[in-house]
Amino acid sequence: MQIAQAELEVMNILWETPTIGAQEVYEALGDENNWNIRTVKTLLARLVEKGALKTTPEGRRYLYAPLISQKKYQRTATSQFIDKVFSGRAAPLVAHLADAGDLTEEDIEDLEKLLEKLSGREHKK
Amino acid sequence: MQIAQAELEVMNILWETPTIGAQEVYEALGDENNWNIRTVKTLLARLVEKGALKTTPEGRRYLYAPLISQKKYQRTATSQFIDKVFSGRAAPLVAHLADAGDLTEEDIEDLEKLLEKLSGREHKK
DNA sequence: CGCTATTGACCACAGATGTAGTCATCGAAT
DNA sequence: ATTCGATGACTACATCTGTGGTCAATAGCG
Repeated sequence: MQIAQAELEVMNILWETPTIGAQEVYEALGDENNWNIRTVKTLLARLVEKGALKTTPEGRRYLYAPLISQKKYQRTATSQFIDKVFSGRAAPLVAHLADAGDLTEEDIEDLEKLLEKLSGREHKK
Repeated sequence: MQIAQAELEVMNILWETPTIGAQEVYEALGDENNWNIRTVKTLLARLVEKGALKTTPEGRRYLYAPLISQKKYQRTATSQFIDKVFSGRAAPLVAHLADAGDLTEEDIEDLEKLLEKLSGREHKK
């Protein structure tokens, strides 16, 4: 069950602020894509169809909320991405990040902390 | 100019072994997808159309070779992926990799070296 | 109470994608 | 020469995606 590009942007809104109506999602999307409200509704409908969102009736409308967690999605999306683009090897990806200058100073600090933790504990297997 | 999923698998073959014919690509793909040779040819044709591959006539057939480098592709693909899935922040991605156990000890060492280098030089803006 | 704005349900439609089929041709094997 | 198999050119077709329109019901405004 793939989540398309445009659908993902909707999911991102709902992961951040679950259980809101179509109108709120529309507003939260802002000018970024400048979608018509109907486009947003179509995306919401498709996501419900795909089982990525659930609806709760509230008065005359629906409230939408994710059925799959962002973490879980990120996990599988990352796995697939690495498989397809980096032949399953994670390290080159990271090297790439550095090369591309995609790491901000903040990222680097975060990574340093992360590595401390990683080095600190026994590496599994 | 997006490269679709299936097309990417073809590109991967050609990045590894450039300048081969459709038949060789077909064989290199192996049983993975179990595509018909015509499917492979269609993908090759689309990639040529998209400007991702070029052809050189060789006798009665074409040899195919990448026009864009794997590195360059990985770079843009990674950027886009991080933007879409991790809201543009690279660090959480790495944290994710670590969490998922996708990083080997060797990867972690590489990362440490990498970070040393990064901390050592001035971070660009 | 009638009009308007909103909402979900359903429909539309072009372009991308996955997955091949048809056809004419040409070069090799008989 | 005849046949056969591989090749590129073109065609097909169901889905998925991006993007939005139509319509009927309805809730709230005036």
